[in-house]
Amino acid sequence: MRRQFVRGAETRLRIIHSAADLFHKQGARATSPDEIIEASRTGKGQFYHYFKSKEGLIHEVLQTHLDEIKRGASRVSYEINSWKDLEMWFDAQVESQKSYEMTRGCPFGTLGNEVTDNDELIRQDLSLIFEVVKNKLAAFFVREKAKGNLTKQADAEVLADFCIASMQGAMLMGKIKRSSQTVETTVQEALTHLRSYFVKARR
Amino acid sequence: MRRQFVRGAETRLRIIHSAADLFHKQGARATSPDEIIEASRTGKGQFYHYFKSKEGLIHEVLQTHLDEIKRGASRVSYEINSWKDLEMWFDAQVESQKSYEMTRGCPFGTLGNEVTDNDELIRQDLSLIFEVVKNKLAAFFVREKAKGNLTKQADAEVLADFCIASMQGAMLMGKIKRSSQTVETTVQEALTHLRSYFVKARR
Amino acid sequence: MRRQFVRGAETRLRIIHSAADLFHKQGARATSPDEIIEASRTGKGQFYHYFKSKEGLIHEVLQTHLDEIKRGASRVSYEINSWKDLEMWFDAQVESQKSYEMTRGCPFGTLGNEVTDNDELIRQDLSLIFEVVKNKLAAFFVREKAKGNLTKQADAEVLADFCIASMQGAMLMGKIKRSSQTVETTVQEALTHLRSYFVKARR
Amino acid sequence: MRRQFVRGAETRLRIIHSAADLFHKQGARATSPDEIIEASRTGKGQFYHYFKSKEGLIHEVLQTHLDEIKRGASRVSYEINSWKDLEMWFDAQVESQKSYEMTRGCPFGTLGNEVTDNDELIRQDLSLIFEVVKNKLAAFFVREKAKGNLTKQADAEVLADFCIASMQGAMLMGKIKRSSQTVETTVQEALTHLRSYFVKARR
DNA sequence: TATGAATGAGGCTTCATTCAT
DNA sequence: AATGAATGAAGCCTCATTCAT
Repeated sequence: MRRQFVRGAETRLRIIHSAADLFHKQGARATSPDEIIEASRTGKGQFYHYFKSKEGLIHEVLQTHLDEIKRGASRVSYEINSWKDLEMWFDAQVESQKSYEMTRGCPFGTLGNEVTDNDELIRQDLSLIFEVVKNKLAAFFVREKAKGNLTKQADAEVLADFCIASMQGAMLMGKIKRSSQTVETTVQEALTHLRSYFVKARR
Repeated sequence: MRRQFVRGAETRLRIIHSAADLFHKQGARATSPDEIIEASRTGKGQFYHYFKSKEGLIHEVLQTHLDEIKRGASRVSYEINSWKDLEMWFDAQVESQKSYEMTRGCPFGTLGNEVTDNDELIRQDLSLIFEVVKNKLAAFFVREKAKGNLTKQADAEVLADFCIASMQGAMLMGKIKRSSQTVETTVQEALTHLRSYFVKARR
Repeated sequence: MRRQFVRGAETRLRIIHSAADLFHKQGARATSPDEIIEASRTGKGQFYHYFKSKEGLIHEVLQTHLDEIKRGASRVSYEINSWKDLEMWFDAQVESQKSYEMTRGCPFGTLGNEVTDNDELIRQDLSLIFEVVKNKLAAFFVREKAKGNLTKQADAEVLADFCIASMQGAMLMGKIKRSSQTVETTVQEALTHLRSYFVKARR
Repeated sequence: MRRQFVRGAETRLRIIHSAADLFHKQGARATSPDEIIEASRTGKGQFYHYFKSKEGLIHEVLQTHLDEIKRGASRVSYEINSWKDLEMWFDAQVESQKSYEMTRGCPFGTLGNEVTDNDELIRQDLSLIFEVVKNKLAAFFVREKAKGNLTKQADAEVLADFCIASMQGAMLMGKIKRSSQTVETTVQEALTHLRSYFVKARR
């Protein structure tokens, strides 16, 4: 790792991380380049040196998130190999939200909510992220089914989508209410539902 | 001679309805007073004559929504008196979303996702709306339980929150994916879960 | 003339006149909205209230010029009814340039020289202005020819274009050299050439 | 071992040529160092290594042009030794303009048009270029006069200036109209005028 | 009630230049 | 010789709001 490489890369990452945090906190629309520049302690020029536009930065923030998910480097672990892991997947998100005192929702949901017809690129980035997450969840259900642990009615993809949607809705409600209660009960209901596909008899 | 009053009221309503539509379409942050003024065919002065600020307008738009919900005048019916009604509650929201070709989410979720620390008033408005909706849904579950149609484990408020959260999450995912598929399967899973509290034997 | 009408129109005209002067002095590219705003003693908002963009303002400045030419209200008179008038047409332009101490060229030529592929609208505006001027000059030559004052070889449109082009070239060279000498000798040559089509014998 | 020198010189020339082309196409004001850097496939550092500023580059571009004119290495030949050569001088410029589909004017006129009080250095460069061209044209007229081929009234310098000005005006009008017609007729008129000083009888 | 003129802060982006490696 | 990171001023434009008629 050469010094030269680091010099630029550091600034770029600082911008990405500051932006990711601000986007999570208040959405991309409410976050101005100036605010990101200040938070990342850079100059205006650097912003546009590393990113071709604010939209380009959002894109790269999402790429970074996606990369972390794929590499298993994100705060929430998306590698689900047991029911315990699945519970932890839900739980980690609730805990993350709580750590922000329920003032934030899911970083992806927050950005996804803002997309309009003019943000097609961003929409696709988000769609891809959710696709990857869904696949990770679905893979677990597929494996469980193969093991005979799930009933015939259980559709792995449908269940994966249900996990994501209920988590998204729960976090959104948590943010609006500034309370973790609904989030927690909703997650419990979701888990209860998922367990209903579980074949106890076979054990 | 109410003419004068009526004319004014009309302008005010035109602004509210135009604003409601634009907020639903693109969020409040992305909607400028100018855009609302143009859509409602008014002048700038009228905007600030009827509403003290953009935030004030958002507030009144939400009051109008709340009023419609309470009066049972909204597109989605919140009066749930049967399992059929509950299914229709879910379905009406899916259909509404489809009518916009999956480019919009829930009008309340959309606004709720945007709130930050500076929008406390709006957050409370939304919180109230969801509280009212929750109460309407919970009332149904309470009644069903009283009738002995729900198992002991069923908690009316928890189930009501679950309905709202899963619907919110489903619509958000539908908007991001521009597809109704996930929305529909998630709604089905939610309904399946709710039905699991139903005591068939007692019938 | 109502007060209300005047209130806005005055500002709008002040902006147009300030802009016209700055464009003439340094070109449109080198003139920022801020500079125009300051020169016209207005606020930023007014600029974009009256004009949809800087390009839109350039367009309106040119429309104003065109209007003045058509109405015969411009500094240079384009109504040519005699050789004397034609001489005055050349002369007025030279004098105008001298009044700026040879630091400016023709306002239209200055803008025309700046146009690129992205300024098609402006290019067409300028093209139209020169077309109108050409028609006024050509009309004179046509009439002279009808009177038998011009030789058969004289083509009214060609001569009109020659007048404009030589005047444009002269003013551009005058601006570059900061000297009126070339302008004056070139105008003399042009006039000499034009007179060569004059049929003295017929008089 | 000139290799190193040559490599550097190459970069420098690449920058000059890219800049010359962009200045011709869109003027110097509309051309940013970044654009030149990209077109010449160099880095930012090289730009300011070889040229102290953008203005310095414009200066060197003009020096290069001047040098080419002096060395007879430019696209348009400025060595006029016969009426045929003079016709070709006009014609070469028309053809050059046509080769750009009438989207460009004269490279010197384009830059000259942009000069303001802050560009005194550039103005002088251009003034010098036109002086050199004028001298080359005037030298021809002087020789013709010495040969007795021109009438007494013919003033070599005046005629040279007339050539330049009419050519400049013609090219400017050609660019504005995106048509070669006016350019061609104007050049014809100019030549007709010049020939009128020619003493046929003496031949 | 209604219109739209006026204001200035701020949003996104480009520019010209300098600096460090 | 070469690269590109860093800087901050400025350019064009939109925003939310207030004021005058």
